[in-house]
Amino acid sequence: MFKIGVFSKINRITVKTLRHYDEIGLLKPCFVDETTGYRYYSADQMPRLHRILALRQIGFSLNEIMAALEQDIDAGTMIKYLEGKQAEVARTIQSERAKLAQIVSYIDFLKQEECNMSYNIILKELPEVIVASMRTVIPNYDAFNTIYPKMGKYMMEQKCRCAVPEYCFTIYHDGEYRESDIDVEICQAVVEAGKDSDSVKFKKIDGVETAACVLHKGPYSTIGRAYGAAMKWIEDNNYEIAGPPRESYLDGIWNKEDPEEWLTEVQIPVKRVG
Amino acid sequence: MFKIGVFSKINRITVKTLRHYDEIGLLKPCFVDETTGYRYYSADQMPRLHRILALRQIGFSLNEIMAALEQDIDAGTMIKYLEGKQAEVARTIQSERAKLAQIVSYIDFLKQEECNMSYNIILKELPEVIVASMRTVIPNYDAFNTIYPKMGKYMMEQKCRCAVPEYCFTIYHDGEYRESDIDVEICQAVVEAGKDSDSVKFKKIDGVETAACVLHKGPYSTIGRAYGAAMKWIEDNNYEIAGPPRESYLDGIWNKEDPEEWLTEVQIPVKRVG
DNA sequence: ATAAAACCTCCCGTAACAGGAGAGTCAAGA
DNA sequence: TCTTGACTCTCCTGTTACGGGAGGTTTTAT
Repeated sequence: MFKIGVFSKINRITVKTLRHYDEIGLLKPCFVDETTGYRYYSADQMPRLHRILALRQIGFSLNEIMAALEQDIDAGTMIKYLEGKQAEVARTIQSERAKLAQIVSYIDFLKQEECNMSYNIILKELPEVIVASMRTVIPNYDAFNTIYPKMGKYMMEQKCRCAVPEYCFTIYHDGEYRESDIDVEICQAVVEAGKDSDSVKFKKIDGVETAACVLHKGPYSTIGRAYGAAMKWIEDNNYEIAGPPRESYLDGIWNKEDPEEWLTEVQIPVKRVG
Repeated sequence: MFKIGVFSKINRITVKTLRHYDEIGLLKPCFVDETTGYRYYSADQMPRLHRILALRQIGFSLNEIMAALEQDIDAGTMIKYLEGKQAEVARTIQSERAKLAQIVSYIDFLKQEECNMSYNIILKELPEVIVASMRTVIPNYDAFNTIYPKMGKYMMEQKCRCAVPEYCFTIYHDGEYRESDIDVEICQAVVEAGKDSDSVKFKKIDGVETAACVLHKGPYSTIGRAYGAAMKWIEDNNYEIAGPPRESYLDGIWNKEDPEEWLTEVQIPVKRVG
């Protein structure tokens, strides 16, 4: 019979931990002095404690250990438990590796782009939305100034209600960057589909599981930098482009005078490669 | 200006999280209605939020993010932070990989040893101790019955005080398993060094950083199984033996009649290989 | 006008203990 | 035998990053 301090030293485990295991019923002392409350342990309990520590080292939570020791589980069941945990640990490694890649990419980015930390790439899910859309080939980027108002006017006429939150974006359907004759689809999220016109169509746009997103602050002329940062990130982190990119307009000419204040989010659907 | 719900949808983050970030001062709404307490956010805050989410995705804690955003940190400092985190994540991956190896080894073990889960290998540190020791070559294992009492007698005469917790063990100095002419050193932890005799020497035994330990319950005749389990574990988990193994005696002939009740811990110093 | 949705502020719970306060217990030396 | 210091006990709080829910107010839509 050992007092808790000695037992803790023998097993190289803290007294706090032993008390905790007592409290949750994982390892009860073999005898407790009723008057003093002192806990006494015996060597007989060491195999159980050893098993507990082994499972803990493997990554089982105390609850899982409880479950595994509660009933005398047979080897088959134990193997099931272990395989479950194995998958879990494998997932953890995956995600940690992804983090590592992101960190490396970030460091790299900071080292080459001189001291500006303005681009932060994050992964998000894009929800499914119903939109009013217009797909056309425009001669150059200035043409946006004519087609957006056109769609806006039609929607107004149709008393079309925009979704909340507002989600207004352009999908670039070209596989590559172009300066002219750009195949774009301008979209505005709406509450429900309306009546199609020749140019304006209502449609459901599927959600995107994972998109690499980056905010761009400033005029559209420099938005290429945001794409550049995103593309580098995608490469560095072992993703690949899985759909046409979108530009979501958050602040622009309609509410901010100064182009330096404009805010656009570039959203690129991606999937992990390999 | 967006109300919290809309802002949360735009950024795909929960309202709870936004409130939490407000509370800890990580991201304050740009305006709070004093009478209603309603929080209002603006698009201007999205770059900061994006940065927060990017760092969170990388594995930074909120406190670390606070520190990194508090003062406008320059790229150099940020790189330091990132490199620190990189090392941390690398360590995590290491330890997760170790877990994976342990799980695989455990599954393997359960599959071949028919349904007994009696050996659980754990890693511990062994403390530095002062011991009374006797190193001799004994003809066979029965000889322990003569040498242990001999050392005990000398210690008694010297009024030597044993350490608490009791730690009595044998170190096997042979590089391999032997049935006869075994080079052993029997040790008993003591409070302080005493006077050496011809056979009994007092010495300090260095701590061991990592030892693979396994409990064996039952007579000594079957202790080979514990060694077997431990050796397999060591191989499977990419460790190698880094010193002579010890057997620590917990319960034995002196306090338990039935050999089935005896308890011994095999402790094998190891280090990670590679 | 009324009801539903959105918002607010608490407060509790999570996992596995660590730290510490305040009080009782034990063993050894004087 | 007394004392002193080491050991032990039971609370209570804190850790991380929120989630869940109660109970109450405000906004919005019908």
